[in-house]
Amino acid sequence: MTKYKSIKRHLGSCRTLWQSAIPATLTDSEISSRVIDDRNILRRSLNSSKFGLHVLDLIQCGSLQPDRSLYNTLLKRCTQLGKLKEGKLVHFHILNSEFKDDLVIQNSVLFMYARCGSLEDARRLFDEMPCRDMVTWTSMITGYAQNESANDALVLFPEMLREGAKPNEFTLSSLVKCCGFIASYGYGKQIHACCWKFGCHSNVFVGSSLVDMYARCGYLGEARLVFDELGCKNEVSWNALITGHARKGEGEEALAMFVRMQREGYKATEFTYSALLGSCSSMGCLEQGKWLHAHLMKSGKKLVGYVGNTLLHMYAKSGSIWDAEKVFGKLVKVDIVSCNSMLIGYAQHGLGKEAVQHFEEMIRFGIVPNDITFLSVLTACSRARLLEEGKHYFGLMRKYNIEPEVSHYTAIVDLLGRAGLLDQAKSFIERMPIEPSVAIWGALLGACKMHKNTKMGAYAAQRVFELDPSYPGTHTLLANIYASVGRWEDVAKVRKIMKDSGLKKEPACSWVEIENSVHVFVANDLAHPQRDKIHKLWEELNQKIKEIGYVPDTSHVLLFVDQQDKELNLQYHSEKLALAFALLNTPPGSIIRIMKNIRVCGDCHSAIKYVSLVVKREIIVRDTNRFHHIRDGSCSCGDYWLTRLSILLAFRSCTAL
DNA sequence: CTAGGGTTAG
Repeated sequence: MTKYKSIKRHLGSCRTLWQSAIPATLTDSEISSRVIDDRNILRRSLNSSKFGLHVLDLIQCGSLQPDRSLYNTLLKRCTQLGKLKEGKLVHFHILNSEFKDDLVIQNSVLFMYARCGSLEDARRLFDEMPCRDMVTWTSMITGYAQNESANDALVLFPEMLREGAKPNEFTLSSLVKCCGFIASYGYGKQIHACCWKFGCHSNVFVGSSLVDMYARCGYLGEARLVFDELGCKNEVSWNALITGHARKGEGEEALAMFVRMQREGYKATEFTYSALLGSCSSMGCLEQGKWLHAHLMKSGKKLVGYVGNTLLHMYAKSGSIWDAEKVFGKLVKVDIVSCNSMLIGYAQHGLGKEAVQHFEEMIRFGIVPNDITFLSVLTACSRARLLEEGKHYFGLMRKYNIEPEVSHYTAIVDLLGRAGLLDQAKSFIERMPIEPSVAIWGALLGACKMHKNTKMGAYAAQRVFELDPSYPGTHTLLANIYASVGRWEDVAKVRKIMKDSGLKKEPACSWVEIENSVHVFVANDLAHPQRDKIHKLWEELNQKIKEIGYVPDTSHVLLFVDQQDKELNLQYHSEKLALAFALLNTPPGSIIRIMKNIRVCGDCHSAIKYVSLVVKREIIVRDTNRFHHIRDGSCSCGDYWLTRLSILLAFRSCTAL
């Protein structure tokens, strides 16, 4: 409550500041009282006011005959402000003036249309123009590039060359951007060659977009090469490279470049911080994120726009939801993204009440919720078993004219199912106006598992199985199931399907951040330097947790092995290795944070709960679904989760495989 | 008259 009040107050003072900062502009009457063709005054007025509508009025009523330069200024203003309607009006006037065949004016009109998002108008004009120069072509290409129509821009380029127009650095940087957008390394290299041919390769704009293009195509090495050869660099060039590394999950390289950037005298911008913080959130690097936060504050930057939101997201995604709240309170401007990030954070931490409160406050604050907002709040409600609230918000979607998508329906099935209303959940699925998805049946199955309803569970499991022909994990597991009952022909069939469709199973891994470096583990990791210590620790822990009640759950292992081997297999799941490593390398009493790229395994979850009792530590596990805050032997998730494995196990147990 | 880099769920 209070945080919103303080923001409102803050915004209030900003507004008055902003108003007083506007230079005095001419009013309509002031303009009329002056000599009408004092065009300098008009132009100044045009540039300093929000939009020179009064100037437009004067043209409309015929009391002003603009010259070429005033038309251009008007068009430029329309372009800058994205005023399509006004721009069209100006175009209309131009068509009735002596400048209708003026190439420069036509180019400005074309670009105005393109920049205002009306590519049809731009293209119509482009096609009708009797003669086109390089700027015409460039404006059209740029227009396509900025409106995400990369292919349209790229096909225009050969036509341009055929007509004998020579591209310049403006044309080429736009084209390079297009190649990056569609991540086409092939086209990218060809355009790169053109940059050399037309002597634009050393231009900063072209160079920066080349760096970005290669990075987007996944060729960081070539991006680096172009970057190093770039004689004239600026912040954007650095950011393109840093963002490239960050996007690819190469946080360490990104950070190294960040350090180098500053050593070489370039100032980090909001873009730089956003990219780095973004990579911290996906990796869950809280310590590095905090360091960047401090760095950001020291640089004197305000938490505006993207940076603020990425910082907030970093804390939420790294498991520090209360720090995220603090950042939220310090944002200069709260928008839908900040609110959604908070809601998603609450949902992932199972904080239903906080999510509901946050939702209500954002509505009061006047922020219009979108589909993500509703999905987040519904998820939060279902996880916290806030049945009535969840139903209420689902109904509220209609009022905001948001058509529920399959994900929203899934959340409701989950909500009803967790509350034990299995029949309601089932009939809800049957009454749904859209086709139920795998996730929907999965949610019902999860609920059946939770409330031990085997009959409906079998039904749901079959639906899941029918609808999920393409998921890589399904095939691997299915092959395992067939193998375990000796149906080798079926195994071969599944393997063939996998091979034909090029499906690959992503290896499961876990990681921890210790003293600014990330340590990654895969199951049965044999290569780690501390391997022996880790295994020894687990031997001890296993003994201790078994004494206080831990029973290894071997049902999750689908291999042809005897009981002892199964236990051995479980023991070295990646999250367990990461935990042992963290226990060995962190000070006593500190919170341990483990990240995992798939959902945490049921046996490991149980083992970690017992370990939290033995070692008296708080352990936070972030998997792809949510945060597990494990302390004193219990977990914030309330032991509810559903893995693909358990779906298939349910399926196997209820069919005669 | 024309150009390059960024956040949000499952």
